[in-house]
Amino acid sequence: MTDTPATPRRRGAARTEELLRVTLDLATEVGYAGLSIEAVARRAGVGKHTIYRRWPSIAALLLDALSLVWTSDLDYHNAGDVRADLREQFLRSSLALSSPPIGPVYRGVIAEAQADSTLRATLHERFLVTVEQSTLDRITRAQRTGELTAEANLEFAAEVLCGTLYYRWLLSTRPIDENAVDGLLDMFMAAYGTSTSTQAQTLHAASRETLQVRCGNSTRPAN
Amino acid sequence: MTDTPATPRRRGAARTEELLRVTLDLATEVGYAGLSIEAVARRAGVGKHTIYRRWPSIAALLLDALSLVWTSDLDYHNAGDVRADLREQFLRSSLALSSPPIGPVYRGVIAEAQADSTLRATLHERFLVTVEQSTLDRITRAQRTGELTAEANLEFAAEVLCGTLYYRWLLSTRPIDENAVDGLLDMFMAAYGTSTSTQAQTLHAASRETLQVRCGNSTRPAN
DNA sequence: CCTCCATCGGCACGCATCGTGCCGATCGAC
DNA sequence: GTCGATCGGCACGATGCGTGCCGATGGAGG
Repeated sequence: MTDTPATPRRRGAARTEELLRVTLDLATEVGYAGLSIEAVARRAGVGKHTIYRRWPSIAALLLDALSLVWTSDLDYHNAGDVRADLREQFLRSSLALSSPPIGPVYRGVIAEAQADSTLRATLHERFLVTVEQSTLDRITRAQRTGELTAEANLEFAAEVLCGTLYYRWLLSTRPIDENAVDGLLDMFMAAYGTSTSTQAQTLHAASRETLQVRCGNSTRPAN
Repeated sequence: MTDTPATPRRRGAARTEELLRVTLDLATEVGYAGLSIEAVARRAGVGKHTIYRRWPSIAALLLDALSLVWTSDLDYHNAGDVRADLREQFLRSSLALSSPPIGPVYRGVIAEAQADSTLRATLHERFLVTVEQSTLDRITRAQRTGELTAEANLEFAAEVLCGTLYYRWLLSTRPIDENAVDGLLDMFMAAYGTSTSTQAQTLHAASRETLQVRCGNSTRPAN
């Protein structure tokens, strides 16, 4: 504040990014309950107009703030078999969902969206479709390589896979842990896996406890 | 219930039920956005104390109001095979979720729960566990009759089935129509169905278009 | 270097809801 | 008929919303 004479008080577009950062910080510290336009303005030392000029509502602000930190944990690696890739991806997503700032901000948007179907459409289009699509891409590739049966309707499958995770995250107190992901993938592979991948499944079931140790900390390659 | 001729201004326990009714009426007319303790008090011609004496927050009120209309659409019929029973039940649930008063009240509770993990636990325990359990009961019975494979982990399956419906209802603009339910059940039966039930599945796939006409017509009621 | 004007921070307003406190009326049990 | 618990009504301070107005600021154009 006082130690930065370089802060030239106000700019045009840079203010926007700064406000998004403040929103994320606020979400990290006080959670969704503390997220209001007034709070963000206070925290940023900014007039409310400066925010309202950019976003029409707190939901729109949260939506953009979410975009700022969204992409990082989204991409599949395509390193192993389908099951392994899905598993890693789901566990990584679950970590993101249950940590700030993504967790509280995302929850906030979803809560707001329950009273506003337009916002719900935007939310779905901007985030959830993306999630489903990347999952769909991965399992479609697996279908081509013969890991999944040709008859499977993968669009519904992608929705089921993602939906189950979001359901647990939003409406349950259970964590999205390895057990949950494995149970989900068991059903998915039992439904659409071919003999090749079924082999991997039984192998997985045997070494589930072992894997649990491996993935608990950082298995993430740098990105 | 009682033979009270006119409204004698105030009673003890009867007021409680009346307030829940008013809450449901309000939800039906103005939706979740219009649900506040002040609004309920105004509508009921009641002091706010009369409400606060019974419920600590709007979320608690909505939770009880939901209980009042909850049970009706919950029970499985056990009339046909698993798939048919699940199908009918899911379609019936989806209708309840997307119609007032259940729709807006339920959405309201869920929105509030995103900022309050205690409420989320209560919500889960009081409603979602019930839903999952009744589904689990039905598919467990099917497992005993040989309609589902013995190896299936049905607890996860029940969560996947229910979770997918809730995901679509909460976070999507797509309706929970016959197409969606069929896609979900396709995956479920492909995973855990035995040859007996697979037979029913192919039969279903043939008549999917016919069924689609029957239910997809009327415009959805606003949530 | 200076002028100009969009943007800025700050303040205030009216409105709404929250949760609480107090009052006098009224119901219902005794 | 008495009396205590509950009731409706009103008011309060606090908070957030969305908007209006002000004077200051600073970057672009001259």
